[in-house]
Amino acid sequence: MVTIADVARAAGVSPSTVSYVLSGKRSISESTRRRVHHSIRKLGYHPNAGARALASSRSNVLALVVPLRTDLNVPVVMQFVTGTVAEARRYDHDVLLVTADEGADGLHRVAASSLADAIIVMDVEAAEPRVPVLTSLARPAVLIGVPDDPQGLACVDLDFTAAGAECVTHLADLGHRDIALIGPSPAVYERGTSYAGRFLRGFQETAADRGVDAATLACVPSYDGLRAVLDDLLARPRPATGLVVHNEAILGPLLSELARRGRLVPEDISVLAVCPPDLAEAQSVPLSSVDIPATELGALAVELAMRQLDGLAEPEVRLLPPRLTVRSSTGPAVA
Amino acid sequence: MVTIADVARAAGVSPSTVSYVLSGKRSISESTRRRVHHSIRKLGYHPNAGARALASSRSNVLALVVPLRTDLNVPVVMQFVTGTVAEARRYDHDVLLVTADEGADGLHRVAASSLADAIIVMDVEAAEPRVPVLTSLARPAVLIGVPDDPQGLACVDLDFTAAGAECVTHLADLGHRDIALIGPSPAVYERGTSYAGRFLRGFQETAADRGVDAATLACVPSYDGLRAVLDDLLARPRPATGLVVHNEAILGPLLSELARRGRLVPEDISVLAVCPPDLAEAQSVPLSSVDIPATELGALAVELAMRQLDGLAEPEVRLLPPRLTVRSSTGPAVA
DNA sequence: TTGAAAGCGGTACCAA
DNA sequence: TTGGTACCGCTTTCAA
Repeated sequence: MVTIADVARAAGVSPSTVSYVLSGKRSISESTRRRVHHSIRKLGYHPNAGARALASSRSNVLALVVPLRTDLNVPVVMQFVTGTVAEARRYDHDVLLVTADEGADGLHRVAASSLADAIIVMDVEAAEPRVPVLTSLARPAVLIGVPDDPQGLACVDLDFTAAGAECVTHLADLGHRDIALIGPSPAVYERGTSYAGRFLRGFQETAADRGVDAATLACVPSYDGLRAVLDDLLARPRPATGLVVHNEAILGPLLSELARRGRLVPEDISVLAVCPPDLAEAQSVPLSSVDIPATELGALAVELAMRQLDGLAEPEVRLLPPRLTVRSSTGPAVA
Repeated sequence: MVTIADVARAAGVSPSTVSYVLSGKRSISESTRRRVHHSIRKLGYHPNAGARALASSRSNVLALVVPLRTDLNVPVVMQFVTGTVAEARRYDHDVLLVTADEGADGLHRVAASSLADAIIVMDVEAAEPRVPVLTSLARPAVLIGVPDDPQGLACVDLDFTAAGAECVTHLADLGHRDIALIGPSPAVYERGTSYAGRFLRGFQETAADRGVDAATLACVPSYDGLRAVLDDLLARPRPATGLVVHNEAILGPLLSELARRGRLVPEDISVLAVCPPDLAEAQSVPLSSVDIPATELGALAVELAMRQLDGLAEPEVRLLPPRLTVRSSTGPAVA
């Protein structure tokens, strides 16, 4: 293994000089810098991560806690992950994967062993049990999602309340007087998942404001679950003419089931999705949608973590404004 | 921070004794062990990962290289990941996420810096360009997938050749004389993805053996792509009565499109999928399928990596035999 | 069965 | 602008 001493010897300087060339923490003459860099390349030197972590008390690793739940939309989770990894690399950091099933122990482990410098947590609940653990850790933490009481932790998320409102506004503006929200799985609501509740609230409050009749149903992400919801919805005295779907997994089934029942989208019924844009575009009818900017949120989480590590900023709650893209699935309400 | 010296002092022993209690590398009297463990718990001691890695030249971290391609089935990728992480934890290791877009540099980085002890690589191509890099790394590597020339690297995968054969056998045994393979995206074939070609080969060879007429088509994972494939397939003089689908993303659309065209499954046409069981069960018609044991393969990859790290075993190619589960989507061919 | 101490490969302080 | 070196916390050899 090539060490910093090897490089120093080859370049005719001291190890500390090599270290400073690499870190840029003190000024180096141009000629020295060149000689050192040359030796580094020639020898194929890579600083030993463990030694560096030990000496600097910085591992340059971010821990990312990912959920394993099957009722979450996996592609969206993966987008968070890739957004996080890509941005971490831009800051010369790596990402360590911790699964949520390790619970508080996992957080303690990576923090106390100095495996990771900061922790990013996904799938946050309203009454998030990991908040007290994270605050006790003496390491920066960033939540992707907003608990009811963040206790000073940094949070990033889509402004789901505003997103719910925007969905209602869009349909109401198109003249829909009867709308419905097809939400995530009941399990998601039951465990108080942060985004589900906020979206629901924005949806309901705005519906009330606009005087729109709004049904709300959770939906098990399966054909049977969907059929039950549709049976319920369409049998009502004044069935909804506009559907807001906050459940990525049933978008495809919903469209085929509507087709099967002879309902044209958007002529007979409008469908507005909350999902990543690529998913909205891939459906049989390109769906109008409010974007879930998962990649961007992952990157933003890294940014907030880095700021805290650099001591440049206090933790903050950062909500991204929703963006609604009109495609082919929403239109005026039929008279 | 609590160090091993603090624990040693509290327990009235030397640091080396604490270390040996933890590693189990030499025998310790029961009373000493108890005192040490007690102090560890009382002080909340967690060994510093960097120091440990430096002294032992073992980071207890596995690097996992994940693909970012959108033409792969993301849930399956995620199952590999979770299988890997879970098994790694059982060996007291953590998993560092490296994205494939870093290419060979990423591999060098994690290996040369001793960030990771071993590397697991997903999304392997037949002419896998990372094979020479990995062999040059002087660290164990495990491929999830089998390149044409593994050059002595360890590989784990489903036996896709046998899987292709088994699919044909199942349909032929049911009396189908005209079958078709709806495969992955053309892009997957074009880049020579290892599993796609092997499955195709097993499919075609067995069809020839059984004297079955077998069409094979790649399918862009979208509604349009699927419609094009179905148009082609169903317009043929002797349309297939049995479909083998090696493309998770279009299973849902396929079933709804078949329904739209008035074809009953399995009465008019049999559908046999290659996918994880949960996906097969979640369709509108529970699909007969050959399992993709992604979680198991992830775990197996870890196991092979650990064996190599312990010097217990040479790299090997390990292919899991396919398992076909008959559900409701395959039946006898109509006369 | 246990202890003392020499590293592991960097970082950053103190000098020059 | 650069060099010397103590030290980060743990592992492991050598000795007892």
